[in-house]
Amino acid sequence: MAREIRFTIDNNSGIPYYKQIILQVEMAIAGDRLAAGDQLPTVRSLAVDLQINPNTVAKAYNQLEIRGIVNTQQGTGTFISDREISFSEVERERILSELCRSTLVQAGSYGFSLEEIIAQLREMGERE
Amino acid sequence: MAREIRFTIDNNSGIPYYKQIILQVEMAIAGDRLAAGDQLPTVRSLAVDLQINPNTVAKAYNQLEIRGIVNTQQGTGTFISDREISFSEVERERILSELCRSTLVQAGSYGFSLEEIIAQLREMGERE
Amino acid sequence: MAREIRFTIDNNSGIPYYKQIILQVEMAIAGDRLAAGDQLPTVRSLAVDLQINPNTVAKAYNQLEIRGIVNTQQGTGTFISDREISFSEVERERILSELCRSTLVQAGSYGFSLEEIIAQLREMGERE
Amino acid sequence: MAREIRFTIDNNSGIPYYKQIILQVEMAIAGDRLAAGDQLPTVRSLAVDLQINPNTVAKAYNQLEIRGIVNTQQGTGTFISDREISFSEVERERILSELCRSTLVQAGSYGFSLEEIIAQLREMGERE
DNA sequence: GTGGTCTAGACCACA
DNA sequence: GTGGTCTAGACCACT
Repeated sequence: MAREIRFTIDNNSGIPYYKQIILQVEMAIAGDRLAAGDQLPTVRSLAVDLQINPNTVAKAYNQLEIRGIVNTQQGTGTFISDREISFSEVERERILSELCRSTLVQAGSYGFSLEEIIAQLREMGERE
Repeated sequence: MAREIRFTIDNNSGIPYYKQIILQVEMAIAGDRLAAGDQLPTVRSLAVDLQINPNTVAKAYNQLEIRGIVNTQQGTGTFISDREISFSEVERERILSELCRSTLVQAGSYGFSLEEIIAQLREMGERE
Repeated sequence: MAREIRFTIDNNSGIPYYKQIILQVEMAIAGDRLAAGDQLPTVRSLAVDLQINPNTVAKAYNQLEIRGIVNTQQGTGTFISDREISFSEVERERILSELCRSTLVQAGSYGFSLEEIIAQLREMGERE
Repeated sequence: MAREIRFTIDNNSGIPYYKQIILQVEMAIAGDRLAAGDQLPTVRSLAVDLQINPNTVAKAYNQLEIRGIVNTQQGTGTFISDREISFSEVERERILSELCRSTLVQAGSYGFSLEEIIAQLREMGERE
């Protein structure tokens, strides 16, 4: 059960380090490479690994915790939360709806059609 | 020739306002919804329209001018430059792909399936 | 509409500074001394006021934003969120239930009876 | 004379485990549910019971001993000290008051009314 | 001017 | 050993 993922930092993407870490954890969970109970690397070890400041790692873990994605116990470590990401159906609807709204607004503002978006999503989604 | 595009600002996308404007102009050119000679709204009117700070609009126009994409004529307005600019299909693809990737990652991290997303997009898209 | 609250920091309470700030904002909202749209002091000015590090204030504001309590716009400031703290009824039930559970567990472990708790709550609640 | 109390750990209260144990012992004494000579569970058994690290229990007992509240006899166990300790009614009031204050503030920040809280507490408390 | 990110490093609290 | 808090200060991005 003790899976591990390899983190990487892209210096030039313009995306803040802490957000890159959050994204990688989220993607790992989405892709089943991490699951409830798995331990994340310690703040310090990941910081050394990525050659960044421990505070930056801590910030990422912190935000993951606030979102309920991980569970951190002082003195023990940081773990993927076991709480069935317990969104009520209503909450789930809200999140899905907001996500799609944002996608549509952006797509529209760039001149992409609904079908273009869906085709692209299908292509990317099925490639996994 | 005097085409117009409708600008929109997405508060929650995390993309800075001025970049959203730039992107929308660029994509409109790439999608042939704007062409050389077309006039952009004035800084003031667009600012009022989008309910954002005029400085922000000015910054966007500024950068568009620096990149040679638009042409500001004092006292007359801002126009799409007639200099040949090529927003290649590749660039368009890149943006579409980036948008979809982001949508998928977020969706995945919340446990939404590809089909759920597409269904929701269809529903919202067709309602308009 | 531009109300203001006075922040104070208690050095000896053992409660982290940033949590004290969060609490004060929450209490101010609960007590109607702050409402949607009101601006919080800037990070820097509050830091000077309280004689603490700006990062500490920023951390508090950050967490308030994540919880949806405030709304921060780069370059503009931090404002009380206008989003009707939009918890679905289900979510609301869950929060209330968790809060009461925690209160009861603690009360029980300290030997307080249900009636003692309720009496104390009544006394404190009505004093406001 | 050999009374026993049931310890509980609240994962979400934010109060460190060892402090929760200390508080429960103190409050049991204040509430006359423990008295001089009563034996506490062994470090190991309590740790197993609460599913926490034995070091954490040991730390709690240690601090209780330092404060003169308990008395550890090598090879025999840990007992409530016979030294007169007064957890005055005032102290008890203070803790009750603190607990209620915390509950009220949180409730208020989520928009729950006093009556909602009390109703929920009654419902949950009487179900037990 | 505003907030956001990151660093380097200290000290504390917890298990 | 773990994570949490705070500082002092730099630099960037946005309005």
